[in-house]
Amino acid sequence: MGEPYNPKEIEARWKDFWWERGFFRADIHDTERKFYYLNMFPYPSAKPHVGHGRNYILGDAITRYLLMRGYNVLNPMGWDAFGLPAENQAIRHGIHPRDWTMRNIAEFKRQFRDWGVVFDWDREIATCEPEYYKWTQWIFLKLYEHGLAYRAEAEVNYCPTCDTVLANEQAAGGRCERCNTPVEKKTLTQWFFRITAYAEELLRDLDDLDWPEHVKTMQRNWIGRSEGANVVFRSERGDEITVFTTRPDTLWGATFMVLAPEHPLVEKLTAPERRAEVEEYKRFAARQTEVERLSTEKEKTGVFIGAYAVNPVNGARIPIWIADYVLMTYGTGAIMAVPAHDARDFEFALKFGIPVIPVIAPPGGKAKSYVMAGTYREGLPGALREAGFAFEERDGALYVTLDEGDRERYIDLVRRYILPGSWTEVIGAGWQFVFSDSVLNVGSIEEEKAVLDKCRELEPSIRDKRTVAEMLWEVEFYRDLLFHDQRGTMINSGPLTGTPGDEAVKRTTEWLEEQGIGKFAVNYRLRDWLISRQRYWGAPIPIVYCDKCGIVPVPEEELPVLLPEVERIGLKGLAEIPEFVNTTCPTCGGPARRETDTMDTFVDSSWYYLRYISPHDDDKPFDPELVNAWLPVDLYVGGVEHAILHLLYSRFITKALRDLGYLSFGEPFARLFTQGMITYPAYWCPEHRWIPPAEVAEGKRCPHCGRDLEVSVVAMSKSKLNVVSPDELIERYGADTERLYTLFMGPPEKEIEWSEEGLRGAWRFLNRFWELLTGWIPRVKDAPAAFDPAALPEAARALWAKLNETIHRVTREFESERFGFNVAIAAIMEFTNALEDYLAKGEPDPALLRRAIRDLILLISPFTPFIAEELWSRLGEGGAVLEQDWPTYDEEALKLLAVEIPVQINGKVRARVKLPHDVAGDAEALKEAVLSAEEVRRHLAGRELVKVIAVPGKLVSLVVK
RNA sequence: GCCGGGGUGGCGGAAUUGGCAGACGCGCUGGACUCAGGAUCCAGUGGGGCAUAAACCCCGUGUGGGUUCGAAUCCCACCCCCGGCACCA
Repeated sequence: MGEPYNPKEIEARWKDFWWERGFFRADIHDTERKFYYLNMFPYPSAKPHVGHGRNYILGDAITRYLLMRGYNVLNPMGWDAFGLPAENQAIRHGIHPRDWTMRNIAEFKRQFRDWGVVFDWDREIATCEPEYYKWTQWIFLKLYEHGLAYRAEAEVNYCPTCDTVLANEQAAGGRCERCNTPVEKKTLTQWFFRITAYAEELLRDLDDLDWPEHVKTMQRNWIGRSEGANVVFRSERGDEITVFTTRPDTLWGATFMVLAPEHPLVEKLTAPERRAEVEEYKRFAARQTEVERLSTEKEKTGVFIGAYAVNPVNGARIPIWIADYVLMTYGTGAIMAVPAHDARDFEFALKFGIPVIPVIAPPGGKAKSYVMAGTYREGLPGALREAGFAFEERDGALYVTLDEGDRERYIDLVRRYILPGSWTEVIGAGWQFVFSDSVLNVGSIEEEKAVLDKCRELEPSIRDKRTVAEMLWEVEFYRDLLFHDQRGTMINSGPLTGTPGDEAVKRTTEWLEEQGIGKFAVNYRLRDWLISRQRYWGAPIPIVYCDKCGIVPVPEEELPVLLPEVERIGLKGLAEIPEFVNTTCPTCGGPARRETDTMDTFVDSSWYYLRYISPHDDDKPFDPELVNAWLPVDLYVGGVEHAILHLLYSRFITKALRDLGYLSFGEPFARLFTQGMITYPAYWCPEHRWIPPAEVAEGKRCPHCGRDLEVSVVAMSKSKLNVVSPDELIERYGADTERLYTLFMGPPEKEIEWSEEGLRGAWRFLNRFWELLTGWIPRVKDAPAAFDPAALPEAARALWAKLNETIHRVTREFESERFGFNVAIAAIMEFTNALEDYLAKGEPDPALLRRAIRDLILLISPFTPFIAEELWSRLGEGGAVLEQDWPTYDEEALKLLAVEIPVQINGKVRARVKLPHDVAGDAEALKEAVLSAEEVRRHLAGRELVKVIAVPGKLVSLVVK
């Protein structure tokens, strides 16, 4: 009865309407009802696909809702336009990166328009424009002025594929974030931002952010705060070697020291006879890629440098080693090694024959003793049994497990049975060796040696064993007790012996401070942000090197330092353009050279949200008053892949600018929502590489060679040829269908697979919706607006109640944490179904129907704005959808309806009773009504009613016997 | 290994946060229209029992236990999956 749905025609009509009518232009001076909504701006690479759409469609829906709620919404868009892909294109095809980028930007903008996704285009920015990067350079200068940008020689990550250095964050796991190539280490002089100065604040402020927990956790892990102590050891010659440890309570168990191979003292301390080997090892360590070095699978390596250190707590003389498992970049680049209580040190000590001294009692209070066959006199098993010890006897050997408290009693007993020339051990809180003539403890390096010597003397077969630990390791039974890294009571620890595990670290730290040999210390995993990039397509670092004046910042009034226009970009970027490099010194006017590195593109994107406030201001990066009024961003939406990089850098820049006096807030994004990616099958043929899904026939074979294809469902990407283009789909079904399906697919924070069938479901719904509404609108256009819900017939009252419930459910999703528009749309579908049923039953109430249609159009409008705008214009109320108030929910409406109350009998639903709202809402009346209902009485016949629980409006639960 | 998030039909997922499990959609099955349909429309669809049907009953939210009149939801133990980090002292 309605018209056929023709989205092409409808969408063409409204495509430019919303922007032209100015609904999306924020009034920047009105901050009373402001709402700053922000999508992460894209890197404009090639054409957008339906996966990109998810982000922007979600934002557009939220923005439209907020506008109808009367907010002054700022929802700007811009382009993260500097970057490697553009430059690589340029090098390969001779296109200027700007041209390539601009072409892609145009493509994105066209796509947004087709999608009906509107932004405040007056505020568009592109980071590659001089009017933008002038201020990126300005920020660099400000940081430099305040010591937050500095140049230093450091070991850095270098990606041979991208031909540039990378920040730690961009080389996580030893691989280039962009191309996955293993990074190499190089020692270079580069520019850094001192993000570590903000480590503590970056960590602490996370607590108050309304961000997803997993993102906060990732940042916490990345910052990696740990508390402990710095302890000063000395070499035998007196050189101070400071170590950082999180376990000062294990200090008495240090049996060696390890320095990072690059540690400056290595040179000085290495004994002449060890030098060749040490140099060799240093070369070996430097040669490894980060991936190799970080591999935990790898066996420990290292060399002794021929020098000894003195443990300040007990004067023990311990050897100094170098090993690549100690990193120069963390802590002090040197560690004390406590093999008894650190897994890495244990592995190292076992391999290199270094003693292990237990200094922390293992939790659990159990000890073990293995008594070898033939080492004891007859009668021991019986004596043990009689004394109540638990043990197993296998092939004449005894495996005793005892409580720590029984240690003394056990030793007294077993000692009487041990044959001269033999021994047994008690392994637990401390290791004790029980000989027939003595009991020896392994509580220090000397004691360890004494025990070992004695055992080796008594038992020739173990003369190859270098340490007690190595000897004990042979006994499978003991293995789980030789090493542990838990907290426990301190043992063998001089004055602190006996300190319980829960205060051990604190008490030891205090003691160290009293003794003046150590200090409480905090360390972070976070390292300074390396921002230099040896590339062309980025913002030039505004620095000049003068032989006379040294490092000279480019004066503010000379900004921007423009990228030179060149015919063709070479592999060496700016360094191979003499016109750029050669300049004059701003200070002395003499000849000078420009810095040829450009900044990491993450610098560009670390402040763009500030620039939207005054995007075209040529005098300052942002208006201080407005920026403080509009920020922090109220809602920031983007992919979780930026959880560390972009989001951490932005937080740092915001805090730095605040401390420099430019901002009054310290966090840029008050609330963050991360949406999941859209995935699609990608097909891989070992010979023909990626195969577009459209070419893959039944059976998943390669169309070229017939080979079986490898299928993986992954995020859409151009390189894997598994993108779904919005163009064809909009051509066929219209943008509203894509929008509706995109939001209906599932909860937006979750990753989800695109499905053509699912899309058609949205298409079917919109057809039905369109036909229903266009059929009825002409008949209700002139119906009265006002009506009395209470006076409606029952079916109409039910529809009225359902409408109000629907408004409530849709509104709730906009106001919720999760933006569950899948549920909101389901509610709209449900109501549409209910409306169809109602209309099928007979003559509708015209006023109610008009109201239902009206609200329905408004409710669906954020999701499918085209169809909504078209239907609205036909309803004849005038104005545009975005000028209407969002429908409100009437609590009273539901009360007009009879309520169906489920009745549980012994926990199972046995009946349903329909009752008027006021009866169901009153506990007493409800109880009475239910108990007198026919179907309930049937179930109660002949049984004793024990208890009645009546929950008003919900249910009644009966307990019977 | 550590941290974070999860396990609900064939699938994506709902369930007003302790109150009718499986909304809505996809898929599937049957039917209608049709030369045809991978288009559209209608009906059915958690598993099982009973079975002509209505009705009724049992089981069921990863597993085992607990709290409660009542548990997908709360507590305890365990299993599995996903994501992040991982020689950071």
